[in-house]
Amino acid sequence: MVRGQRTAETGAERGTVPERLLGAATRLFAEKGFESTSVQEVVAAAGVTKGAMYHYFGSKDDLLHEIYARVLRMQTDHLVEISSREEPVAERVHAAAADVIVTSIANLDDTKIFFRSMHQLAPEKQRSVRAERRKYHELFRAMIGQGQSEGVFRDDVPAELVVDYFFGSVHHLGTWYRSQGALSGTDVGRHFADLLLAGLRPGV
Amino acid sequence: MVRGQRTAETGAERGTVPERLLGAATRLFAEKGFESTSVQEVVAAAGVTKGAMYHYFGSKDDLLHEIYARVLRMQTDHLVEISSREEPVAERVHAAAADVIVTSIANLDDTKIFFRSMHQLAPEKQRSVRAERRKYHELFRAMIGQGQSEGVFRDDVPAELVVDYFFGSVHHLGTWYRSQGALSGTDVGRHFADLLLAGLRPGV
Amino acid sequence: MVRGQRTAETGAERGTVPERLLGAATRLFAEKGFESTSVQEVVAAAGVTKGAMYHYFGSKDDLLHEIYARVLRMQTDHLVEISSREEPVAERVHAAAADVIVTSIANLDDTKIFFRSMHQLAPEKQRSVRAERRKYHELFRAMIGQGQSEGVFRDDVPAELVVDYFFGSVHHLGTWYRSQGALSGTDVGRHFADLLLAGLRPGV
Amino acid sequence: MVRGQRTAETGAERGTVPERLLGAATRLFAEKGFESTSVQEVVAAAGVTKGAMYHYFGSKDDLLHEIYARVLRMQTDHLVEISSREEPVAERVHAAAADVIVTSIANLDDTKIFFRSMHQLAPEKQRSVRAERRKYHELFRAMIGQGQSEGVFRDDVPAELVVDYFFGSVHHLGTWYRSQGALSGTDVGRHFADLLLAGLRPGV
DNA sequence: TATGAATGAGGCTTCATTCAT
DNA sequence: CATGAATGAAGCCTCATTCAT
Repeated sequence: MVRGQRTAETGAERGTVPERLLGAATRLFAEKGFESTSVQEVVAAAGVTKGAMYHYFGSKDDLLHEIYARVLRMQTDHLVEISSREEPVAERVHAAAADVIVTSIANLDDTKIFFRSMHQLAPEKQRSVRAERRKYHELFRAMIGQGQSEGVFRDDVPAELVVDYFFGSVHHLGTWYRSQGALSGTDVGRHFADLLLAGLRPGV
Repeated sequence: MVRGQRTAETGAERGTVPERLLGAATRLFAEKGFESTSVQEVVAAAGVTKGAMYHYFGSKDDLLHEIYARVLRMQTDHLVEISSREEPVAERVHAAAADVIVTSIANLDDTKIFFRSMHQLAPEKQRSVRAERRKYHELFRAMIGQGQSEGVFRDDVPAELVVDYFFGSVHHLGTWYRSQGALSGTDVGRHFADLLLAGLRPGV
Repeated sequence: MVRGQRTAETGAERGTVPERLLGAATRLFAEKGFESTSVQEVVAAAGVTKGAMYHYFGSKDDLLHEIYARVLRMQTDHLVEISSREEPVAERVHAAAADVIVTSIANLDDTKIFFRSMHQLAPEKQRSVRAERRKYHELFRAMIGQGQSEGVFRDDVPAELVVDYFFGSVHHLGTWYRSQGALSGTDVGRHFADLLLAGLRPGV
Repeated sequence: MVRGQRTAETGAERGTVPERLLGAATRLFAEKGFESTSVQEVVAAAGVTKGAMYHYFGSKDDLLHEIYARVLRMQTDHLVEISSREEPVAERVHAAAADVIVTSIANLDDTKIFFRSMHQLAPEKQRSVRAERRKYHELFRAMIGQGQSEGVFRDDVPAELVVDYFFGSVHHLGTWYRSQGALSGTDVGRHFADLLLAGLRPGV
């Protein structure tokens, strides 16, 4: 009955209980979808009991929310740093676009879950995630807008729409990207950022 | 207890039973997700009994599969027609890109369901949908490839990746597009096709 | 797997499914209390599956509510009949008081449940039961009031309070009455009605 | 992390830990019922941790038992004092009847719990409470019996039954009495004692 | 064709209690 | 004395599907 927090009885026993739970949940939600993964499966994969899970997370929903918060935090931090660099706006947009692709691929499970299961969140948690996401979106849009004001980017397409256009490719990564494929995350990031920037060059 | 198939007892009673079921299912799956919608809710919304549903569809899964088949059929038909036009490849790609956006917006519920719930389909049905989808994808990729061979498009980005890049924006439409917004489906289609084509112009 | 609705595989298999469920629930709720009786125990005692129970009753709460409705209906019917008789008010009050005791003893399980578990009902159902109960209460109070107006009953005690006073003994029956005891329901009814009526005689 | 037993960090922090626990439990059990109140809620309301509760009380059941013991002790003390007064038996019965009403109203939460949740107690504790209750009951019955022997009370109703009759009104108080109402505990006590005594006057 | 009662497995969550610290 | 993480059993309920009529 001894169950230390760091023993390695099964392969899953690494880190603290909440960490193990989040890890297992991320893997399973990405693999089978949130609704098709039972709490039982999550706790089994984490090598923990159901009671322990409900000690740390209020609900299955909470687990999902926590996964979202983690990704959002990281990506927003990156964007804040990039957008405040002392560089021409085109370079910052290119860096930001490449970064969101690279980090999304590095955390592909989170990305899959993010776009596939957000609508399953309880309304109030959904609102909080959306608000956080909007902040990210807004920072990106502002850079596009600046480029348009400076005449570096074409301005016949609303900046808002450019963001929706580009974030589709982020959204989509989970559908097609395979880590065993020929392209690394950095490759994809560079190509996609190139396609975006080229698309934004002022017209013929 | 007599209940004709075409009477109009409730607002939901339009069309044949299978049509009503597909309509109700589409609306509900888009609104609440496939897993969170019960068969009971679907048949109630369609003004039909459970027995009737199982008479026409083998399972809940079948309903989802049928919805997919419907969209895929339509979009593939469009693409076949466009790609076989006697026009410069750049124009055909532009038309195809705009068309997939326009039809996806016109059938936004189907689009939401398509990208959000495909992983819930039974494996064998999932394979059949993917195969069909690959055909569409392939047709599109071939046009890009042709443009690259002709020197009309840049060729430093794999054609395959261009398709993955662009189809992200289709995927994403269900997340942000609102029919009450300022932009019509045609507007968005044109803008997105423009951004794609500009992105494909051979390098500086 | 054959399970007819009227076969007698176990002792519990008599009557329709809802009847069997209500019967089992009444017995168990009275014996162990509502909160301490599991749905599993109820369906097992009724010889039915959980699914069947939820086909007929929306929740465990509903089962309780249905039991209440049954008793209330019966007792209100009785009171309506008695209070409309062409008899002196004192006789009608005596008859009503004796009747509520007799019927409460005849349905002692319902009586126990009624007073012990009503507060466990969902608020809205609780309101509906209380409203129904108030009607009964009101009819009784009106008879007391009439007796006071006619000078047949003392009027130094509010009629309302007399009802609260007397219904305590009904409430209490489930706590002490045992059917194996010396007194029949009719005996108790007569004695209690006598005590009430004597208590109401105009003062010394 | 230092948390003194008598500091006033929250409103709930009054008295010793066991007192606070009993106070919180009484309030909550009366409000929501014993089974519907979790130990977690009790300790939270008392501003104490679970470990602390299990330090002072062996179980949740113990808490309930302690509440019972408290009321019983007080009411028995009162009755012993009253029944041993040097007064005519009718006056003593009147005083005892009024007193049990007054003290039950003064401790309405305990009264509610007493009659509503006793059946949830573990069997052996239930027996101990019942035995104590029987003593009270017996003292009261003896006074009635004495009055009947002396010819002061009617004797066509068993003394035992008179007690069951009257204690119903005590039982019932928790159901209808509201402290904001027009009647004080003393008012109700007087009225109920009057009704009882009048009911006991020797027959016409 | 269509009904709707019934199944039975499984889902999420709660909770009293224990125990190492 | 006191903590609070963890247990494990049990609770209520949902649901896709079947089948006798």
